[in-house]
Amino acid sequence: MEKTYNPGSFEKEIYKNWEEKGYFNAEVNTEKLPFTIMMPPPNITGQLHMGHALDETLQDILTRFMRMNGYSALWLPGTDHASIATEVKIVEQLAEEGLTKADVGREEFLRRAWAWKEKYGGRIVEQLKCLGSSCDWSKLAFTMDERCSRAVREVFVNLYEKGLIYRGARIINWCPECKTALSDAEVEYSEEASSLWYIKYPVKDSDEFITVATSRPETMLGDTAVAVNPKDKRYTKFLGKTLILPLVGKEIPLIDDAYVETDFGTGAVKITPAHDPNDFEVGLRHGLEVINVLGEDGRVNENGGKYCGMKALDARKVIVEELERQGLLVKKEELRHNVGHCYRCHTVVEPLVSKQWFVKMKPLADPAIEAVKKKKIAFTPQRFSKIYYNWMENVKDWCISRQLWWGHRIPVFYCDDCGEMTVSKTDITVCPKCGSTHIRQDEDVLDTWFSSALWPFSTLGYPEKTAELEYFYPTDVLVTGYDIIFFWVARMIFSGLEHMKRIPFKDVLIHGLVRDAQGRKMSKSLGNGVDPMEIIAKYGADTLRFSLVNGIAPGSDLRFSEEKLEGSRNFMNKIWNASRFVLLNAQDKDIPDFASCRLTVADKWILAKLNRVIREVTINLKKYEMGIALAQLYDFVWSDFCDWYIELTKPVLYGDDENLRNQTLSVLIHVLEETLKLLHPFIPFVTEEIYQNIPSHGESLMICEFPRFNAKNNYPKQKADMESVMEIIKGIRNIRAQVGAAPSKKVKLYVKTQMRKLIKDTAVYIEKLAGVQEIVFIAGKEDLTEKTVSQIINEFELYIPLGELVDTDKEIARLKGEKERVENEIQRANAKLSNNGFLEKAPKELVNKEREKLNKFIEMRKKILAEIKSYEA
RNA sequence: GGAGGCAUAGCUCAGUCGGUUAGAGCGCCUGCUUCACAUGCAGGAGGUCGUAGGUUCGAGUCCUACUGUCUCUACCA
Repeated sequence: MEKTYNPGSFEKEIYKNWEEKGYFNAEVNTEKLPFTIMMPPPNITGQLHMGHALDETLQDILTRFMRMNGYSALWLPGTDHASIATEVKIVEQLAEEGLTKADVGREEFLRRAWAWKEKYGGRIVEQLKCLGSSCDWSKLAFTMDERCSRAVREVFVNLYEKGLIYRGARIINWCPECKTALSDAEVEYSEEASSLWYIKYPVKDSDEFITVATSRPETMLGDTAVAVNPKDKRYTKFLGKTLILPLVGKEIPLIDDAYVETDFGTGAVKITPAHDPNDFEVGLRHGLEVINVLGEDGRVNENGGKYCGMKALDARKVIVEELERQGLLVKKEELRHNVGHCYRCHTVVEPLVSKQWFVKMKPLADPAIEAVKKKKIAFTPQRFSKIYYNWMENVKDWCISRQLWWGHRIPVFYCDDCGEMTVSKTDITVCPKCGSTHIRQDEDVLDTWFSSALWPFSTLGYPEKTAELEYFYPTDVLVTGYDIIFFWVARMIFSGLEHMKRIPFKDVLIHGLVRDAQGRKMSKSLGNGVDPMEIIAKYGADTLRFSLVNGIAPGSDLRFSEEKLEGSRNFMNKIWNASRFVLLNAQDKDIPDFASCRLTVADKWILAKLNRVIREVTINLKKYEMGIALAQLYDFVWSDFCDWYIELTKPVLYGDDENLRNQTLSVLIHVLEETLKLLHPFIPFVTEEIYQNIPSHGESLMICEFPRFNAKNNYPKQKADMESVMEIIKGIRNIRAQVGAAPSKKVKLYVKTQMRKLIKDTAVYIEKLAGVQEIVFIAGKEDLTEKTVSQIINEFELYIPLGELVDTDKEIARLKGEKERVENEIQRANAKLSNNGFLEKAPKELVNKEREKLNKFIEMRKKILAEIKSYEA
């Protein structure tokens, strides 16, 4: 083994070996229980980013843990066709050649898209492998592969036949850049500076005006009413009157609707049903005409009269100028308001009325809410269920058609001759009604999330009742960030319930966002993103995984920094070197079976600590507390195993009792092996590499059984004894540091105690670890003639002759400090114990503990006081 | 407008069922090239747990209000 941890030299090799051995593949096996995780499919356009790295690492930890626990653990990977995102890429690619979609046509466009997918879609798969992901690549899925496409068609047709999918003209969000409809979830709002224009609308046959306030003057071309609140007295006298729409000259009614707020603007709102979702609703209530004035290219259309062809913003300028000329513009105010943007290209979206396909949500949402309310599905942390309810309870119908080419084409066919519309699972070429062959398939494709919603069962073969679907569905846990609860989690839940009649997963583990060192979101525009692949190249995958997981709490964001990486790397190096220590010492030795070893008090102590950490890690992993589990392992490895146990074994390993030495080596190897198993789900590469260096190792750590807690290994007596000895060692070190004794200076130690056997048994440890030359038992301080420094550790009184290093004044000051501390404790304990409420209501155990503590401190005070007296004498 | 999170050491954060003397990493100070590791070892300093009330024998932990801060959601034109 090399002297320092060097992940570059083994990670690739190890992964290749695991893959070749087929360890990742999960089979239907009735002897075993299934454990299933569906990987949230990354976009084929995407490169691995820190968010993925965290998400995948958490899934890998759970999968490896359950696999080692004997489950048939399936982690099913896949990629998403990412309709809009990919289409944008292909359009860009065409643009570079001076071409447009229209130039090449649908067929060629799709050919290019598939070619693009073949070329780049695998990139992220390779990156996932570098991270160590133990997913079953033999089941790699793609949202547009045959399996998934069949499921999409099945679901579409079923929903249509149940009346849950319909086609209609509704107001939708339109991205003028992507030239497609978007669902509500695909619009992102951000506050922007804008203006509020106050415009006079003349009242017909009078010289009065109603002034309306609007942030979008250009849409006035499509106004079909002005609305006021029915309770607004200012306008009561105008109700029922007709207004003249300026510039257009059209007559429009003044209506009343409770939606209008009296205290914003003028209390009068122009109603443009075609370009505002609220106005659309008002229009429906009042039977208003819907006039589209903005086209899908973001320009004013033929309904806009002379403004036709202008871009919306240009039209706004011209219209405002003209209103001003006509004296109809009252004023312009600054206004900050939220503007919707396309989540893919960030263009401002235009609400407009358009004929689209929708999923009726209410009947699907209700059971999906029930499933979470009845705890069939549990969110971790729980609070995210509130976010889920909030959305589900207010969800509107889902616009699923997109005016794109890359995606699942809507399985609806129109007959050009008789106009018949056929919704079909398979392509049709003949009209079932008139027999015509003039059949056209709907031009549009489905929202990407329509296919992702089916992911937990489409990947397992649905609609066929495959053995895999039967065995692995419902899945166990879905791991994802809170940013896609609406997009994806919610939709999988209602889809699973609707089509499988069963929940898609039992648990949803929500993790936070990976932020930069300053706590900012990593983003392309800020340029503060960190490429996981660069980190892997520099530090190794284990270090990256460790940095992302150590100490995190479910649902909370985490900061990612170079310092953290270095700390993690140092931990890898620590494990590496601890292992090197064990293995170098064990070389060419005749190591006895661990089971046959006679254990020392130090051995039992580390085994007890190991047993404890086994329990903690297991419990925490089952609670999805990966951060706590790993932090506990870190502490165990660094503090217990390295700082203490390895140091404790040194006098034995370098001593001359060969038998004892070999037994100790056996314990060291045992603890190391168990520790590697515990760590393996978190940092698979370095643990496997070390494991392969252990003599008589098994085939692979991946297929080892995860360590099990065993109450027999708690050794409470030896654990407490050893901890006392450790306290003694720390106490001596403390004194040495305080008086400034050189590390090379060996000291004599006088001990007064009832527990001489323990000290005798552990003398080698005290000598080696505290720089003690000789231990002498005394009956009392009066036996001492030398000048000493003392330390009271529980039932041990320690005296160290330090000659000229002893500064009596300093000693007295130190002891007085000790005295004060102990007296504070006595006071605290006394206060508690003289409180009747505490004595009566607190658990007996606690009261007893407090009493013991009090006695201990009183005892200590007595000794300290005696010490002080002896110095002052 | 609605909902939620967070506030603990200089910094970043843990703190599980309300119950030891409130912890870690980094940083800081002191000393160590001790035969696994200076990517290290030993010792140390550093806290009124945001503020004010309340519940309780007991509150960092539960409740209420407030302050600060972040996020989601809605879209009053």
